[in-house]
Amino acid sequence: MVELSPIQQNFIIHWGKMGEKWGINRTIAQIHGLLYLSPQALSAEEISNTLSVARSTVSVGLHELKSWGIIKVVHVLGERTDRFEIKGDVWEMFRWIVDYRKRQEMDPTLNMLRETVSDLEQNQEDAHTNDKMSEMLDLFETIDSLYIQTQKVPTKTIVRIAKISDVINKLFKLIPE
Amino acid sequence: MVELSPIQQNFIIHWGKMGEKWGINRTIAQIHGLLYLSPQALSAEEISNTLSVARSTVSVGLHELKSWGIIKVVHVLGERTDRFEIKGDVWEMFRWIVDYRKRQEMDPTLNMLRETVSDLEQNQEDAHTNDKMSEMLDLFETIDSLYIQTQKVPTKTIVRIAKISDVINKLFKLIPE
DNA sequence: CGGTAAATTCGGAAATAACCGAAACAACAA
DNA sequence: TTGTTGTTTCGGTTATTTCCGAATTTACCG
Repeated sequence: MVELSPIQQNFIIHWGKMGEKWGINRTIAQIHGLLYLSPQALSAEEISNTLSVARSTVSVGLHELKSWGIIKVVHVLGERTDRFEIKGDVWEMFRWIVDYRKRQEMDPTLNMLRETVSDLEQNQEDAHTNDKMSEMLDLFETIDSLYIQTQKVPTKTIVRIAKISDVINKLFKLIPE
Repeated sequence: MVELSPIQQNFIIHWGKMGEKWGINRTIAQIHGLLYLSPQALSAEEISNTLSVARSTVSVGLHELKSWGIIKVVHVLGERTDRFEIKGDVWEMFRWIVDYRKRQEMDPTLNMLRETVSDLEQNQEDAHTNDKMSEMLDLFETIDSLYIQTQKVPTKTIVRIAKISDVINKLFKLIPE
């Protein structure tokens, strides 16, 4: 893949834009989009040419994507260059991204809230601050707990259930008041 | 609230940092954090002083927060200045934020994918691109559907259910294979 | 109407992030 | 060891975002 069709270009550009809104570097999102579309593993050089970004930028981007756990390095026998491809299917990918972001963006705040609320038990502040901190901690703890529970469920189970029509309603009706 | 205690400062600083990681302007996140902690509605002027940011920056920030639907303007009888406070409880707030971000960050991509896949039916591309686009559309459609279903459930129902221990597992066991 | 106080807009400065390309480094073959 | 090929690091430049404060607009009073 060196030349991209207009449809492929369009996808990669949108993917980059979406990444930006998510607080992800546009170029990194584009690299990701390109690898997603590519039928075979690509070298950093090919990515650099296809997207017209510096070789070094691609290197940094690939490093980042590796840290999210969503791409893997593959080697072709007799070749020296690293090649990269997307790991798993889109559902796995989605879960890995959520997981990475949860670790980066939620866990530090959860820890801060735990420490703060624990501090407040010793060292009393005004009642209102106390309440607000506890309320927020409760929110974060609950979301965290739901997430950890969900994490244990195999992807295919989630996919299967997600495709049942009106599934949320059905599930909630099964829980007694 | 003009003077902040160290604990309050710490919360607001962390809240700002978390916002940044979420792709939200740090100052806006701080304004939000301040309003969250404040026992009473604050004027833009007070926010400006407390956080040491320009009055105009506060104005823009409040505008943004209003567009998310998570703060409201309140008026004190005989006062001319607008005062602002957080709307609803943390759960409602969380849902509004998710909703806003879903509209901004997911819906445009969903639309792009729908158009692209529809285009591909007419104007055939290679099979691999076809598959990949369809696969990604399927992911987005399913998440969208789950989200829309969830949206219809009242917050208090969700909170009640979320607090049942091991609830996900229990729910999934209730669905037949 | 003015007059006044608050709110917003907007151009440009300041801070931050992204990016390039040269240089350093690593792996390997001859 | 030395040359070759491929990768990463890093300093400096460019692009983007954020922020300030002056100017403008809006709201409301007498």
